[in-house]
Amino acid sequence: MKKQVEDKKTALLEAALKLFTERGFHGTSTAHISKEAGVATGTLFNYFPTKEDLINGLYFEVKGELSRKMGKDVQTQKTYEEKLRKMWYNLVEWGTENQDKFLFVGQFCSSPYITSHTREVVMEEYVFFHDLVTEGLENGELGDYPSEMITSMFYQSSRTIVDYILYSGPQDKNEAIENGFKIVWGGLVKK
Amino acid sequence: MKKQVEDKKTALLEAALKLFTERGFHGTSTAHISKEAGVATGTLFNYFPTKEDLINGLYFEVKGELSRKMGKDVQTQKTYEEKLRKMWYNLVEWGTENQDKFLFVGQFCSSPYITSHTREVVMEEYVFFHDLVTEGLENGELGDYPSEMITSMFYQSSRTIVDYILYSGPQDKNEAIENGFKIVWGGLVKK
DNA sequence: TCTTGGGTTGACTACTTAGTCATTTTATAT
DNA sequence: ATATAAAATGACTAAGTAGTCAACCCAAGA
Repeated sequence: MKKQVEDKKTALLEAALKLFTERGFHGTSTAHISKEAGVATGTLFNYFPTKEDLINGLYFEVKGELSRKMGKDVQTQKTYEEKLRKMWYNLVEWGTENQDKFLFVGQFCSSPYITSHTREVVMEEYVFFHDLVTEGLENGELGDYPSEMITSMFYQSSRTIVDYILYSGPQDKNEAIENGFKIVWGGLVKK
Repeated sequence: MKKQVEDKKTALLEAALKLFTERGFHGTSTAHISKEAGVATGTLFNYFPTKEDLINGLYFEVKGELSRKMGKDVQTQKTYEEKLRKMWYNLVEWGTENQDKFLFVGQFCSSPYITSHTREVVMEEYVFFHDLVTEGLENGELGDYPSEMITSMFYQSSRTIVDYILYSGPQDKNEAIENGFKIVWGGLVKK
């Protein structure tokens, strides 16, 4: 029975992802989510005791996936610039290929429905990113800016480029990604 | 009696601004807004026929204020870099000094509650920004990137720095603004 | 003083919401 | 086949929701 259980839970999370990004948290009723997922209202509350638990579960899943994809093959790159470029491509490609999840993270990263506990647990998965920036500062590859400023600028810039690719009509996606990286690297690198 | 009319309308917009940023659009009831504004439920619907009209009115007001502040004293600067720097300071200072409005714009700029009509009318106020970027591309000050990419990166980076200043604990605000500009200018300038 | 009329009020309605729970269905073990 | 318990159901409830409207208030002019 384990398989079906996971099926329904996954269906609920997918339905919630779609509807939350389209209509917001309060704009989406639990009845709507369960209908979209093809289950009964009561079933939703078997898996997620409250609506808030559902959105926190979803945030946890999506952010976890992003952190795993973000760090993929980064450490095997030869130069520091190559490491950052790899991470940049991972971020932007994930965003453009997972539009729903990308929008969801953007809408809910600073929303009051995500509890501070969820936020903290998720944050722990991004330590490697902060470490990479610290490494760049210590070996003089990056300019003398606070590490928090660098991580924010890098991450938010990747979001800007994803938005640009998704909404600025058809164009060469790889060129847009590479141009975005040139801008960010040009801004952060030690001169 | 005109004065009182404006008082109530302003009170409603201010209450809505505060509550929308705290609890979202659907999370904030019209009863809650009117109570916060100190008026009766019915009064809200005298000024804004529907709840959607209220949020569109608010978006229009706030974005209008931002566009006016953004362009202030920009054209009187001598060099192109000084013009961009002036605009950067205007943006970041407005954001840090008007936290509610800053958060509101961030939350609702891509939300479905803002009608395409409101969006279009607001967009017209930002033509001068696009013109300034085009000027920079034509006279070779900026790198060869699509103008839409440049405007997005510039604007979103200013939002990133405002966030950084608001949430990364106490630090020298002017230093943070200047560091942010160094990063952005370093990334966008022609090399 | 009395009338006029726009601004204001809040009880009200028809509808939607998150969450419950007695009942039914389903999968497995014997 | 039968027994067992976990999983699924959807009608239900109590608490909101956006928006309405008949009644009320009050400043200004006659």
